[in-house]
Amino acid sequence: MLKHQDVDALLRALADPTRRAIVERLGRSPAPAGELAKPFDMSLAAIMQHLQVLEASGVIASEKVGRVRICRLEPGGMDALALWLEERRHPAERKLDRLAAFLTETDATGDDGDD
Amino acid sequence: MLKHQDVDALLRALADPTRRAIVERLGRSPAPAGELAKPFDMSLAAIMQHLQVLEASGVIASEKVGRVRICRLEPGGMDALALWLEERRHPAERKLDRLAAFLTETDATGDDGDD
DNA sequence: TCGATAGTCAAGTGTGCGCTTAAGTGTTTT
DNA sequence: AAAACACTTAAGCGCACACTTGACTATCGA
Repeated sequence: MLKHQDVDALLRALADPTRRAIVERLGRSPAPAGELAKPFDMSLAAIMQHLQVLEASGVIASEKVGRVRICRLEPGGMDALALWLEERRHPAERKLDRLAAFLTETDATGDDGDD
Repeated sequence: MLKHQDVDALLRALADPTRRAIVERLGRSPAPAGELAKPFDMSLAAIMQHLQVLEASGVIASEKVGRVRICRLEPGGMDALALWLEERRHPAERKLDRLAAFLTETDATGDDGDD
């Protein structure tokens, strides 16, 4: 099940341009942390912190091989966000759902479905 | 055309839980700022600032009617984000796209289409 | 074994942002 | 006209977060 907690973590993780750049790099192939750091004018420690945020949100996964940490995109890691987005992008369809429910349950109480 | 500048603004706008709640409320129907503020334990001024961020990112639009500011979801306002997301969720397909382009245009220049 | 490499950990700094209060503007009501 | 209403604007506060430095650990190559 997809919680809005996941969506919050995903949105926060992807709201940073450095982290998005890392995601785009990993979209081409897995890579060690050190190589991910190279394009940025930033310490390795800073990049490691970004990788932690991305991993905690489920966007990437990492695995230590010798002294190297290999990072890769986690398949389906952004699904929760994609689902949330699609639901909010087509709010009108939910109205139709409610209309259909109303038409088939005209004996129900006057509850309009609002929170 | 959809810029990553738009994506940045969208992600930053939606990364806040209060702003996401506003978006969900507007998904049901347009509403004046004052009504949007009611569910929150927060000053009206704070909500207005959130509305500004959402409007600047293109997620919502607003219009002043008398002394009331009516806010509504901007149709397609999240398209740039949805497009960005879908592209990053299926990075493998871009490889196939490039392979297809290579197979059908072997006489073209070496442009790989990145960025 | 020794040095270099790749990453890890902890503590500290600066800044952006979410929020507040308070005063001001324009609009509707009485 | 006066008062109530719905914002609007501006200034300021505090904390989360991006980033740094420096010390430390573990692995690899010579």
